Amino acid sequence: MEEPKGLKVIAERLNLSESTVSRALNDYRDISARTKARVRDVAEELGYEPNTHARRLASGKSDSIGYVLPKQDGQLTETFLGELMAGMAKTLAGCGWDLMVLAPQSSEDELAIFKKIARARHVSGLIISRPYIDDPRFRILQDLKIPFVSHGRSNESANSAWLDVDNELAFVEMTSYLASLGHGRIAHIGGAPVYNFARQRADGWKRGLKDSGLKEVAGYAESTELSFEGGNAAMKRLLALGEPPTAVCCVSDVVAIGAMRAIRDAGYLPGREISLVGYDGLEIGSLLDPPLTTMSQPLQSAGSRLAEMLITIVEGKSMPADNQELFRASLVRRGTANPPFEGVPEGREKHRQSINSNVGGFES
Amino acid sequence: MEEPKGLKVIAERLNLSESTVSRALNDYRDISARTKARVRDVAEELGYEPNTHARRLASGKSDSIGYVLPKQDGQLTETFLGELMAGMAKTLAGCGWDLMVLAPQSSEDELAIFKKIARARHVSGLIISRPYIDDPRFRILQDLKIPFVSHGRSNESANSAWLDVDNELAFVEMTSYLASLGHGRIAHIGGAPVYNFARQRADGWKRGLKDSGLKEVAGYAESTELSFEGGNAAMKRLLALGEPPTAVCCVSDVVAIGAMRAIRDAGYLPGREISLVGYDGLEIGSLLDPPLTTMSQPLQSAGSRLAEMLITIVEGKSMPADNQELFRASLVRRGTANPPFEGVPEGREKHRQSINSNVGGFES
DNA sequence: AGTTGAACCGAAAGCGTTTTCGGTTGACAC
DNA sequence: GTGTCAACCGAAAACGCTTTCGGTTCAACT
Repeated sequence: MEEPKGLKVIAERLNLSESTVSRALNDYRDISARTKARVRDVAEELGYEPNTHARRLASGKSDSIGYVLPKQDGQLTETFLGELMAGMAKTLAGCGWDLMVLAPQSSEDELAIFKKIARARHVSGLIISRPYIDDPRFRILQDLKIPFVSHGRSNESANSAWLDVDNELAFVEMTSYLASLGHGRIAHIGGAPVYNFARQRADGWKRGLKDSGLKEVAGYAESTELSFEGGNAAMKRLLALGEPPTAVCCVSDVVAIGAMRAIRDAGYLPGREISLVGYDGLEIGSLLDPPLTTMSQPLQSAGSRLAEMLITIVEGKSMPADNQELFRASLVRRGTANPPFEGVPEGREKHRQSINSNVGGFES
Repeated sequence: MEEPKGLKVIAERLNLSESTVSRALNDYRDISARTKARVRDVAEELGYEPNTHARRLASGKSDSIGYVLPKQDGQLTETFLGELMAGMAKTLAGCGWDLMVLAPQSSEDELAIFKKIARARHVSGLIISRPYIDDPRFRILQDLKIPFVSHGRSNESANSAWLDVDNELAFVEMTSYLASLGHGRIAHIGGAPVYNFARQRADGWKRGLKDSGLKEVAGYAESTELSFEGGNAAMKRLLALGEPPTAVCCVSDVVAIGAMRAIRDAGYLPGREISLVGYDGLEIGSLLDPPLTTMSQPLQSAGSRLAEMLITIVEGKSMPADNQELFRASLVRRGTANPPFEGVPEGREKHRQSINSNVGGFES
């Protein structure tokens, strides 16, 4: 049963040459429609599937791209990775392309991977994620002439392709929303200032304050790592200020949830004494008590779009700089953003008691 | 600067033939150590990187495997996907292998992908995940002679390679733990009974009951989808029973969190009137109030191990049936599992008031 | 009748490796 | 001096496809 596969058998069956069969299958226009049909029929019948390696070797194209996983500082528990990669894989599969996963261990490792790709060329483009404000990868990839698109912008991304969410606008809206509710003392818990998205969000907060005629209070610009503990610690620092904020913009839902914990532990209720808005639109936020108000970004399509952009670039159909797209986040109103609390002390006291009688507490 | 690459230049530089260079680099033992060293030096110096496609075409091996993403029923927000894939990619990269992502849209699509792989052979093995109790993929892949290992067992997996967590044991432990705290009425909120892990966990719960000398009360075996809403609805049904349980084993943390919500909404406190244990070890559980007791499974190494197993199988170094490994989950004690509540009514009343005064509520 | 030019198709040269099969050395034994 | 056996290396044939370059045919214009 070891029937030889390949173009050859199709060619013999039809008394055609292999080259004709190849061109017929690839829809060259110097093959007659009739021949194409005959070839396709036989190919179908035999269940022919071209040998990927041979095709790639002969054509010099690799029909595949790589996705560089974010470097692992700690755990890689991004909830959106699945959807993002599914989006990429789907659109790529639609064009017959493959998606490879690259998991650099360190910056040096990442560089080594880039260099190897530049030589071996077994993937023809890369998607990178979570860029730094000043991210050397942009220049490196350009120097190595590896086509790429980044998920997120950077200082170095002016001439390269990217897809990003308008983080700044999102935080302007978030801040203005809190201001419109009547808040005058709005703080910000941001992320590590190496990441560009963290800077963008901080900038948005500042602009939002200005747009609403508010001033930036000293100590209101917190910064922390993107974790529960980070948000918790930052919120504690804000609460320790002489005049704590009445509302806080958080760089992520995870940070916001940590902050909620700190608010609770201080005897306040998130959304009452202190309003809170997160970012990411995590489903879990809706389960909290009270449910977390947040900004959600379109993820389902992002992966798909990233892949599309990279393909057109690799195929030379468009320039990197012409592939820059800004998505927009949208406010999800839930329970943690409300008008400032006009304190009826008893309510607060009652709550404090209830909290203290709870079983368990915060584990850091 | 368009220097021609390839074995050729190395061969010319050393006055050797291409074949000798190739064998030297691949460490054939009919090449003298001296020659090998010379070849390696020049290769290093020139930054030689073999052409993957040519190599794969000539050798007939593909040095790459595919990971089949779970089919998307709803959102693909598994938090572990990132770590799992990172684990795979790392160990694969260590052997010079590639990891490709496959995202089937439907069962038919998945079958088409399998068939294509069986012909084109451009990946030499697959890792599949989240198998059903009766999962046709096992037989299909065996028929197509595609090497694979599954993340999770199935009824069909007796002769194939798999890596799984001992779900049953985990739920036996979970149940026994609750029993040892003094609970006599322990319920279970399980997942859709098509998934094998859901069945294993349900079985574990039943065995745990028996081991502790408890009986399975009618209506205590709930089943729902793996979401907040699912857990919430299931818990509501349990609460509506004539004699509600005092403790509940939940198939996942997400379901448990939904259940907590229902418990709260009914005026009880999770971990006091009703104890609760989840499964997955999600970090967010530790941030809840009270923090969620759960079982955590080792994920960091699972991806890595899956890849290792598949490689040895693909290379014919071991049989699929000899690659079956069971990991073990471990209990993470936090705040939601405690001895049964000896009700002091006032505490409960006070809590109910506090809840009702909260801003916001549960969004379904 | 000669020219032009589509429209189709075949021959053949790659693409950059791997791998088989001999062939050439030199050492060592008889 | 013949034979033998390692130890090394080169020639050449794959691997299965793409793509260039002509070549043939036939219709349609001059």
